[in-house]
Amino acid sequence: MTASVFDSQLCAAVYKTAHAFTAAYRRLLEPHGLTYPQYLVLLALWESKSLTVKQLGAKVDLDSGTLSPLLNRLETAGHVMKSRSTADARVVEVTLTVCGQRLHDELREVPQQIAGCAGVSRAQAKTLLDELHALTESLRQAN
Amino acid sequence: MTASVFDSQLCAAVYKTAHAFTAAYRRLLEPHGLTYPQYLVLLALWESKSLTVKQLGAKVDLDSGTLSPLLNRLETAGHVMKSRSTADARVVEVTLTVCGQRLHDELREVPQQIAGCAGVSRAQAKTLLDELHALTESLRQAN
DNA sequence: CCGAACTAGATTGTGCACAACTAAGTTGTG
DNA sequence: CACAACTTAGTTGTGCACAATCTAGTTCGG
Repeated sequence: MTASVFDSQLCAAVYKTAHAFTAAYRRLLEPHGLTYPQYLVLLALWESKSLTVKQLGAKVDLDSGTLSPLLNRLETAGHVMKSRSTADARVVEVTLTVCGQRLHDELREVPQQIAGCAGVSRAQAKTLLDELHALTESLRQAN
Repeated sequence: MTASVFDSQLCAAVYKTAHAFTAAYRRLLEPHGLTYPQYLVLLALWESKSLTVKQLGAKVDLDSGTLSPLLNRLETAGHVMKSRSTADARVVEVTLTVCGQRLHDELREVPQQIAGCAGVSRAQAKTLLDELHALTESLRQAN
């Protein structure tokens, strides 16, 4: 295995795993009209009920260029509402609608279903998580 | 750690690592006007000189909907040429131009630089690769 | 030989990723 | 207070991902 092949395989492998994951999610989420990034945003809101756009971006690691249109789609779909903060008019609060809260129940099974598809034990997942976190940190610091 | 958090963290971790990787590549490739998927296509061509669109798609795991416009951009940039096969007029052969071959030399350092950014040993990389391959396979078969 | 089934590639439409920029609002300092 | 610096969201433009569809070309059965 040459150095050239080694690294490109690692990046490509991460790349393909990410696609395989989102494909698995897609199969479960599409019937509800959701994409994986939209699901991530809803996950964050199911925990907190209401978050600013900036807080959401920090949680799901997306910038406003991605988040703004995504939130518009969630709003059009009736899952969230946006409102300007009265305390600071720059801030936009994102809140779940009743419809968006109901999705929490409808999608309650998703995590277990994905875990089943992934077919890894809790311990394996933990190991993998640690390795991926370390790798991500190295890559970010080098940049 | 609840089941809900566990799985979404694994997917999100893979997701973020993939982004961190492409960001690292971007820094190296952008000065040459290339994106990471374009670099992958060139990697395949540097190995084989000439490939059909279908063969390329199989190698880099992209469908024609992604590959067609990507190849058009590589062609506009002068890195590749496309030509209809005479044997089978449905088939399009993609070939490196002299300019595209020259890029191979200009980007010779990239793999080592990325490996440096990633900061993982050969052995760690091997372990991670195996785990990711297994995970990807599980996810694909479940779909 | 003719037409159905199949194949290769391109196209269309939706959504995400991200850099660069803009607009509006807030804050801190002279 | 005035104004520069900063912050929050949104917008624009380019490129990738992918499902669905289309076109042109090939192959195979009758």
